Amino acid sequence: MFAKRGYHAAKIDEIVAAANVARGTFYLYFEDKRAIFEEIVDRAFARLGMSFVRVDPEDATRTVSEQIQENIRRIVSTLLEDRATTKILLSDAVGLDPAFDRKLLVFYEEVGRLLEESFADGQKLGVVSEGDTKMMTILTLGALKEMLYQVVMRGLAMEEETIVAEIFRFLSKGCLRVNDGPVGSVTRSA
Amino acid sequence: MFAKRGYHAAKIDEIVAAANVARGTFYLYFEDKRAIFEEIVDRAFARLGMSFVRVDPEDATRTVSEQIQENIRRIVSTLLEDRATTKILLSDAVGLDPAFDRKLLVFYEEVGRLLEESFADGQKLGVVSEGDTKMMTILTLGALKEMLYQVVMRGLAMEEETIVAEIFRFLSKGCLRVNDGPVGSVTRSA
DNA sequence: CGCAAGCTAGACGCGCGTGTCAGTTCCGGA
DNA sequence: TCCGGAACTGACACGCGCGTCTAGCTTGCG
Repeated sequence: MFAKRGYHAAKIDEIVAAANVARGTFYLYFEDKRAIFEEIVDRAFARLGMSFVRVDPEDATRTVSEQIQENIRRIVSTLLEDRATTKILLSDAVGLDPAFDRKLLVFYEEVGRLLEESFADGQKLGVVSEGDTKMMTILTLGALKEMLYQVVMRGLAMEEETIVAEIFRFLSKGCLRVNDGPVGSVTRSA
Repeated sequence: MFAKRGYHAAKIDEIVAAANVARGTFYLYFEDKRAIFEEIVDRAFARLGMSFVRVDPEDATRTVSEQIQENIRRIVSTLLEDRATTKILLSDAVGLDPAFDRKLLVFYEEVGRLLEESFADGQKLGVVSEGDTKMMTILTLGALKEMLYQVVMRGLAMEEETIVAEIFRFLSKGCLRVNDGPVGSVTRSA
């Protein structure tokens, strides 16, 4: 119901009706409306948190590239598995109330930190381009988020594998081919 | 108030207090709460719509690259000019109600179509890489959106010019340097 | 057969925030 | 100075949805 109607529009009556349960029963299991919502989000975070696997450049069995794609695949897969919950994460949970926002923030920063460290490691190994890793993190997460948003919220039909491939391509090569790189920060190593 | 507290949390009493106006006066100028919100969003869209300028490859005075950066700069600048309104666009307006969502959708698709056409044009000119332009559009908008989200919603301190530069860099080169391009669609032209 | 635990149905009070409206103030022209 | 309309005010009624509660039903088990 939260996914379908949004947090505020989802009435308790609708929730219990959908669950085939009486109003009173609901309150035996959840403190209040907020509580059930919070539980949904907490569980989603827990599941999502397990999708990340740190890239190991020493791993002989799979290249860094493969490991990165593996990660993207796992994340995309987890989020597309339960689309209703993903909808909730992507839109209902945002801006609900300050306490909740902090919860989202904390998770987001956790993910951000992990990704940023990975980028920094990658730079040392030469598998990540020069530049502000914080920025890369933001832009990468944004691209990923929007992709999932379009698929989940707007029903963009797209093979999971295609999504993974295109995201990887975008991260690898960008999309523009205008190589008069003026941006101020010219290619540092030449 | 909408930016500060969110649509639902912003009470009419708070709005009129902030405007130094009585409750009744408010209702002389706006049908209801929704109406004032809609007006804010409509105006923002109108302003934002004017920031886009189609890239002209024939233009002798500025390169395609410059024109693209010019566009990014204009958009970023417009959105950072009035941060409160940008907050509203980025978070409050989403998922409010079906009718409103359609409005956002329409604008988003407008922008998306424009960008996608530009990418397609760019591919013919060789200034945009091969690949699904729809996907590029989504990923690009997502990256841009997230960047602005971080700056506006979370107060990420960052020079406007730096933001523009980093976004352009990201679009141009991506961030990964793992050139064993396996993604399935191997580099088509070799 | 009876008891306990879990559930149902739904009535109800309560708080809250919206939108209204009768009344007041302001102001410009005669 | 006075009048009339326009602008504004703020107390109030109303609706709505949450969370509670009671009386009664079902099920499982000794």
